[in-house]
Amino acid sequence: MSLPTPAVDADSTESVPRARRGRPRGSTRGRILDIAQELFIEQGYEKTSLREIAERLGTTKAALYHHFQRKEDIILELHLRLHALGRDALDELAALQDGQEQVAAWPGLIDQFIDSVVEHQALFLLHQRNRNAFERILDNDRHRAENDDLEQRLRGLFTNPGIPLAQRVRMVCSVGAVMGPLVGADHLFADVPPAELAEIVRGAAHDVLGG
Amino acid sequence: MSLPTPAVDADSTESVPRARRGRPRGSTRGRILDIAQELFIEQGYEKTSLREIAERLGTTKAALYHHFQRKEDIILELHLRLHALGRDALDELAALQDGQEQVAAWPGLIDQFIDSVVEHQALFLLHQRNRNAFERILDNDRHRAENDDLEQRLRGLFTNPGIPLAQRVRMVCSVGAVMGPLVGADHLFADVPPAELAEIVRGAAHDVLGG
DNA sequence: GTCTATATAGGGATAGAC
DNA sequence: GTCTATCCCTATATAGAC
Repeated sequence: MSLPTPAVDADSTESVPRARRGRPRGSTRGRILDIAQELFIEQGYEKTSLREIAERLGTTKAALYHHFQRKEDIILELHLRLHALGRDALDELAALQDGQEQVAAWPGLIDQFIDSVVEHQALFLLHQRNRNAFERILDNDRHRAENDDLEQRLRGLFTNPGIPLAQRVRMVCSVGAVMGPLVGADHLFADVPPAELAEIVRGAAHDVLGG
Repeated sequence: MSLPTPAVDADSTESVPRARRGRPRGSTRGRILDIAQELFIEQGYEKTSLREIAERLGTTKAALYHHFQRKEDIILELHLRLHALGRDALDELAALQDGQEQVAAWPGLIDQFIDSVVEHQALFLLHQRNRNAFERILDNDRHRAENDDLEQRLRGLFTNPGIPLAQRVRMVCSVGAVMGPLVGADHLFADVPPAELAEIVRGAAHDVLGG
C-alpha cells in the first residue's frame, strides 16, 4: 500500500543538515526550487520573474543563474519530480499483457495515486495550473525521449481498443474524481484530516470504476 | 433537460450576417475574442501577445485597442461568458432552502453541467488552463461584486455543515469526474460521438453520487 | 557563490495621421 | 476602424569584479 518514494531528491546536495521548511532541503538549489514552486502555483510560471524568486530567497537575479542556466531549467526540474512519481506505477502497468489485466489492476493503481496526490499535493497543483508551461518544455528539451513516453503509455492505455470504451472513460473519470477534491478545490477541505478525505475519495473513485 | 442558453452573445454587433467560422460571429470584436480564446488555450494568456492575436486576425496591435482598452479586458469578457453559463444553475440551487434539498437537486444539476461542458468545451478548457489569469482579474476589476459571489455560493454549498462531509466531497468528485474526460483529457476521446461520451460520463457521475 | 552593471529583446499601451 | 511610429517598462540573460 505504501508508495515507492521515488528518487525525488537526486538533485540536491545531500551533505547538508536537513531542517529547513516543509521539505528536507538545505541546499540553495533546493530552496530555489521550493520557492519557485510556491510562486509558480500562486502566480503562474510566466508571471513569476526571477527577480521575485531571488527577492524571496534573499539574493539577486544573477545568483540564480549560477544554479540554473535558464529559467526553463527550473520548471523542467520540477517536471522531473512529478514524472518520477508516476514512473513506477506505469512500469507496473506496462508489465501486464492484455487490457483485461490492466483494467483489473486499475483500482489498485488509483489507491496508490490517491496516496501520492495527498503526499505531493503541491506538485500536482503546480502541474495543473501550469500545464501550458510544462508542455512547452517538452518541445524544447533534450530530456524528451526519456520522459514523455510516460504520457504516451497513458494515452495508449486510454485508447486501447482491447478495453471497452465505457471502461476507459470511467478510468479517466476516476482520475478526475480524485483530482477534484484533492487538487482542484482550492482549500475547500483544508480543515479535514487528509486520511479521512482520502478515504472518502477512495470510495468515490471505486464507485466510478465498479458501476 | 435543455440548457438555458444564456446571453453569451450580448457583446457582438448582431447586425452582421452570421457565417464566419464555428461560432456565429461576424463582428471584428467577436473574432478577436474567438482568436484570443484559441491562443490562450494553446499557449496561455501571459504567453500570448497582442501582436500574435492581431497577426492571426490580419491586422495590427493598435487596431485591437479600438475594441478593448486593455489586454485584460479580453480575458475578462471571456470570463463573463463562462460565468453566464453557471448563473442560472446557481440561482436554481440558491432557491432551495436546506442542505437536504440541495443534495437531492445535485444529480439533476450535474446533468445540466455535462450538457453545458459538451457544448462549450473550449470555454471550460480556457478556464482550466488559465486559472491564474482568471483569478488575477478578480482583484483588479470593478465587475467583482456582481461576479465572484457566484464562486462564493459554490463554496458555501461545499462547506455547508448541514450536509454530511462525505456527501459534499462526493459532489466535488462528481464535478471532477465530468471534467476529466470532457475537458482535461487532451483529445483522448475526440473520435467518440459527444452524445455517447456524455452518456458514459453521466453514468459515472451518478455512481459517484449514489455510492 | 554572489554581487553590480549592462546588453538585448519583447511586451503593453498611446499619439496622431488617414 | 485601422494604420505607422514610438514610449516606457520589465523580462531574460550575460560579463566580469569580488
